[in-house]
Amino acid sequence: MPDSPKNIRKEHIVAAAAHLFKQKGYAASSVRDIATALNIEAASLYHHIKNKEEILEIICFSMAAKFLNAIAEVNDIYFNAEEKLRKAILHHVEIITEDVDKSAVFLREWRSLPAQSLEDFLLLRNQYENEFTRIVENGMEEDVFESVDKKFAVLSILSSVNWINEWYSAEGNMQAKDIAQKISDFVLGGLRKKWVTDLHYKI
Amino acid sequence: MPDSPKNIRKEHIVAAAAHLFKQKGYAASSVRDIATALNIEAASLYHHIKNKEEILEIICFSMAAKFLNAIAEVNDIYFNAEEKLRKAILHHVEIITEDVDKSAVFLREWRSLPAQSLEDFLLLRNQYENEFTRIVENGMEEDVFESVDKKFAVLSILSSVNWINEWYSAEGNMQAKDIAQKISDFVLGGLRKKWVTDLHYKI
DNA sequence: ATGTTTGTCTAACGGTTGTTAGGCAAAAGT
DNA sequence: ACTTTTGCCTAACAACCGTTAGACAAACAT
Repeated sequence: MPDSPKNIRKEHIVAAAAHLFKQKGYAASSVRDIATALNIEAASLYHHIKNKEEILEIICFSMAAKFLNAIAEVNDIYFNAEEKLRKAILHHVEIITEDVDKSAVFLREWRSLPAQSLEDFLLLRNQYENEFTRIVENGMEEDVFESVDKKFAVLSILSSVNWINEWYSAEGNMQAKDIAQKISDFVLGGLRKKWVTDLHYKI
Repeated sequence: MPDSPKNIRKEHIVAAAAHLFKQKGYAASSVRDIATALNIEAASLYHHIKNKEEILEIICFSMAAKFLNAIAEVNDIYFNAEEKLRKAILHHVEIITEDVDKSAVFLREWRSLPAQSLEDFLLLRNQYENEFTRIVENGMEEDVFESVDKKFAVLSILSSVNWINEWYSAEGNMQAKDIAQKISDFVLGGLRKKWVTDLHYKI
């Protein structure tokens, strides 16, 4: 069912739309633009989708699910706070680099969601942010992170990883793993207590 | 001349437009929306502005000028790299909190600029980023910053300070100074070499 | 007092928007 | 072989878009 030819076609439509939405924004991309990208007429799209808003909803909520699944997994499997944070950052970077178009829509275009969807979406987004905050809290309890302002730390981390979407290109020779490590090093350099650092260096 | 009644009216129009552009985005905000916010008819706007695009250009380029002036001043006055970075972050935060509407447009809606303006805009944006990079380089030369990947450090810093625009509200009790300090502390904790930190703590 | 500038108005334009109705050929199901 | 479903098409819709033309009253300058 999820891979039926009908759904494959729909996925093509969503992908083409995401590509346009990233370039010109949701509001500036017309239904005719999307159709043209697929070499069909605008009216033909309505055999597959309910309306333009549905496309935006599919993109935003499928991406939200990816991010939430990834961080739930991290919290289930790993125990050490630093390890958790590094894995969470890695998964986040992987999701973004895997599909920069949909990621861009998830990050920027959710504002155009209809009122009800917008509300649901923001709840999910908050949930994800809270999972990150919990990891930072863990680290402070374990006494391996500085007790900095949690909110600022989490917002700084998330803004840094999200910014990747602005400059990352699949043609470049940087892989998600490399990017995640550089960001983690930078971020953890700021979070990790000095004596922990010293231990690492001296042992 | 710059404060003539004509320009004051134009500034009101630009401010009302910025407020709408932040909420709904440039493309989704109609000229009629802007006029309604000012209690006039759409056609009346054209006595003050050339077209809709001109409003976007005014906002984007006036904000770019503010940012560039601020960092030029920092590079002129201060010498110590850490001091420079702290002041640059402070000014950046001040400019954003001073006018969240125009800042949001500067940060998000520049994509809708007409081709020629877009080109000019991106040059200015790169120039600003380069000034930040120079400060980080200075810090490395002075040996007070870790020799991390410059590009990542600067992008992380800028994305963190820009993200303020997403959650800052003038009604909250946080001032630009407080925000800038927390971000600087977090960022510098990651940049500053450990022995410098130790000196600070031990003297 | 007279002429000019300023800021708004109404009305209208050509073009684009998202969406629907209905038809038609190819493919799939029986 | 016949029926149904699928995926597209053309044509059209009402609404809205940015923008222009031209009128008119108030404010200002002389």
